Amino acid sequence: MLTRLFSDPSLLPDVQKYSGWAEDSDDEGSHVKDDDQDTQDDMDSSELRGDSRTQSEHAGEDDEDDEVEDEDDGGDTEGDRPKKRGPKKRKMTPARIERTKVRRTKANARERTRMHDLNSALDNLRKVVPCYSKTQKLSKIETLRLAKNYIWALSEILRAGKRPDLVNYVQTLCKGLSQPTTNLVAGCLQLNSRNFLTEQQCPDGSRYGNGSFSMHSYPYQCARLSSPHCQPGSNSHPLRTQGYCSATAYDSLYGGSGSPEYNSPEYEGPLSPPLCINGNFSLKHQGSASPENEKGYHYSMHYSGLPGSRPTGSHNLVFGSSGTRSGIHSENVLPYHDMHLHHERAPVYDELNAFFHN
DNA sequence: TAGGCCATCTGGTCCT
DNA sequence: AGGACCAGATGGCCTA
Repeated sequence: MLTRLFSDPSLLPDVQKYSGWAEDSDDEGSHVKDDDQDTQDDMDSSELRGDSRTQSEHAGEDDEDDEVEDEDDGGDTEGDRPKKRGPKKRKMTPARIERTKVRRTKANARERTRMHDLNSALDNLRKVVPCYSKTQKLSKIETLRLAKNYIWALSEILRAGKRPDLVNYVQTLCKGLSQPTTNLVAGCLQLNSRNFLTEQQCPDGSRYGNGSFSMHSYPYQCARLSSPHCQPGSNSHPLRTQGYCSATAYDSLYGGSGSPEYNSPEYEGPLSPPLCINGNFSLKHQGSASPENEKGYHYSMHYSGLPGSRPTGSHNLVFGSSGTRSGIHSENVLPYHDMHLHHERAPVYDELNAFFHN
């Protein structure tokens, strides 16, 4: 048995980790659900009927695999000892043990795959929420919280239809996040968390912040600019011309000064679109040297009024590359893409578009 | 070292 | 019957 399991490389780590598993399973494998279920059904029905047949009689009706453990038969003959209730263990024949292990092994593999899929979906989510960092990954729970906050923040921007206040924006993003994540978000925005933490912790839970923040004093900076491709003055870079380096667009829009604080060594590589509230959503991708990937990750709402972000021939709210998602995992792209298509003609987008052209 | 986070195993439940 | 989903348990790794 173990020989068989060890021969499977994909199972090796688990087998090594749970070296005592085989023995345990042999002893307790009879608790496996479907094996017990049959016996449970038998016993439940007989007990409800007040069936006085002995367990050996039950066992005698079953096939070879349904034999009941001998130890369970002693209940009637051991004087005052209460009769054992509940499902009876079936004798674990070698064939049954083997089937149980195979079934469990397959279930474990499926579960691993399922969790890996879930994790990769979470990874994709990390790339589209604020403060994506390869070196400092958000935990799962923080990723979900931040994603929720981000959706809320964007909804508020759409609802208000006016220029978002950065402090409120960051506070909304950080609501309910841990201190380290809050610091991370603030760091991504080059904003000292002390500037808003006290307001964020206001117990009334309503809107935080006093709106005193000025984009001029704290120029919004997309941490993506830490990428050498996005350094100030690198407007010639194709990513910039296609609207990837959207912090500059934001600066232009909101009067950011484009200070030299662009360098943010702690966040390597391009960061996530949320920092780019000008609407340029460009999925972060690692090692995507291929042009196909560059095209594929370029779903953006291009606001042509933004200097340096106007893609050639683009028009308002046109989704990049005709919404192509080539080279992208369909897992996340589809809903993302569909969402954009779904809203493509929505009035709110016209409104937002007009807003960004003011 | 405690606590947080994570991967994995496991058994139960529900659904097809 | 088998797969998907879920939650609990467990142990490893990392960091303050």
